[in-house]
Amino acid sequence: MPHAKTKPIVNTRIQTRIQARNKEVILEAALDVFSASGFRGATVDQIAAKANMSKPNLLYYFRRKEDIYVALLEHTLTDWLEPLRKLDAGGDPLRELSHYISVKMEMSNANPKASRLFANEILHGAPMIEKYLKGPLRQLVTEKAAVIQAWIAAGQLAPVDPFHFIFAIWSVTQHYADFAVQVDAVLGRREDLRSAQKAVLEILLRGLRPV
Amino acid sequence: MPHAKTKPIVNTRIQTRIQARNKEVILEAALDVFSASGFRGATVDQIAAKANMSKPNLLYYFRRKEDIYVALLEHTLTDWLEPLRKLDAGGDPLRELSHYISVKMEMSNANPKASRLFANEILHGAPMIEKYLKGPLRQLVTEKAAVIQAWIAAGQLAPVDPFHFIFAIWSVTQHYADFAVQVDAVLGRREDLRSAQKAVLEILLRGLRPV
DNA sequence: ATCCGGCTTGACCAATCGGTCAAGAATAAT
DNA sequence: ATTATTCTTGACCGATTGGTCAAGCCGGAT
Repeated sequence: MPHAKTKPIVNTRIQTRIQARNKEVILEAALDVFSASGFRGATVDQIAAKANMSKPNLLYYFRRKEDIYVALLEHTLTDWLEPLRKLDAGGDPLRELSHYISVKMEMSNANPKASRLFANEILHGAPMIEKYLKGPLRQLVTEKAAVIQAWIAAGQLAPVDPFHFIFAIWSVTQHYADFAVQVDAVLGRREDLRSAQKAVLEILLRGLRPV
Repeated sequence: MPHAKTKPIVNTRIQTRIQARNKEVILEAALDVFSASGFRGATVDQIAAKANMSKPNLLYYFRRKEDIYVALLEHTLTDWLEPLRKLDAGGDPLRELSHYISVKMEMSNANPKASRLFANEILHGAPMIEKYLKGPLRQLVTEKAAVIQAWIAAGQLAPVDPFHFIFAIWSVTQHYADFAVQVDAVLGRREDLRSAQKAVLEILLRGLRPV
């Protein structure tokens, strides 16, 4: 008996160059398809086609459709929160928040597909990443909410609920990626990053100057 | 030849009581299923089961899955914008906006499924309601943006881009329905309407008082 | 050059899905 | 009561889907 199964990819060896490259190609194609159609709406064939690959070949790298989806979410999630991590308690409050909001706007604008992928997952109850939300995400937000609260206590910022303020930042910034179709339809043109960024900064920050 | 087809529901007669009732039941069940799984994720069998009905019977009232979905969207869309229509140019700006935001928060809270249904449709490019967005929606928003702009011109409101301000209201209020899982996960508890409402009003309106 | 592991794929399968059909059950009109 | 119309459903169908399998390919180490 030469070998029992034809799926040795689970081996403990280091990734081949081909593996690294193909996994990358697959994830890129999958982001396209998943963000456009959601998890159930996307088909493995579509992803394989977009990756210039046969379906069995794709399933050689990711055993199940779900594996691609989860890998994509995790891959995205980590660096998605990086800007929030950088919120510096020692910096100037309005400058720090302004910077965070700007960066978030730029990220949503640069990678709307990832934003939509994430939004879709949450919208459907976040079955795949519930643990992440209740763990690392909650941890980080709680920490940064404390930073904002400290700024308020020090009189450097007008009093706002820090948690809800963070939610407001997330919702408004992601809105331009997730609801782009609606924004463009209402405005009658493609929205440009600059003016949206300026407007959002004004709306969210104008009320925060301490009395 | 007794009869050619068994689908006479297209007739021009007035709706039967049974038709009215069953269509209602179907739409209610469909809202559950579509909002939870999206259009492609939902199956006709699921909807039929939740409506206590056989699949062929359901398809007797709505010929195609898509018909239920569209009916649901249209039915929801119209009264969804009612609060914005009521924004009164003659009223006190801050009171009017405050009222609008409060009502939107309450609607999202009372009917999160409809909110998610809509969000999902937009997220996937709004294939079914593109016309509506570019037509009636754009019309209404343009009109109300002019109202806000007039308030600003009269010095009753601090200068803000009215379109982006409306987007901000939509995104923040809907966030509590569409991203409820994330909100709850981060807060570590079910969010209550009252405190969210209060926080949102402060965040969105504090900066609007005229100088 | 050969050999061995990783790489690739055509053909296939069982399950699920949207939708059809024909025939019977319930209801309303006369 | 009879008839015509509406309502309901079990059985079924073709298409699509996620995933499998066995066999061949290819490249790099020796």
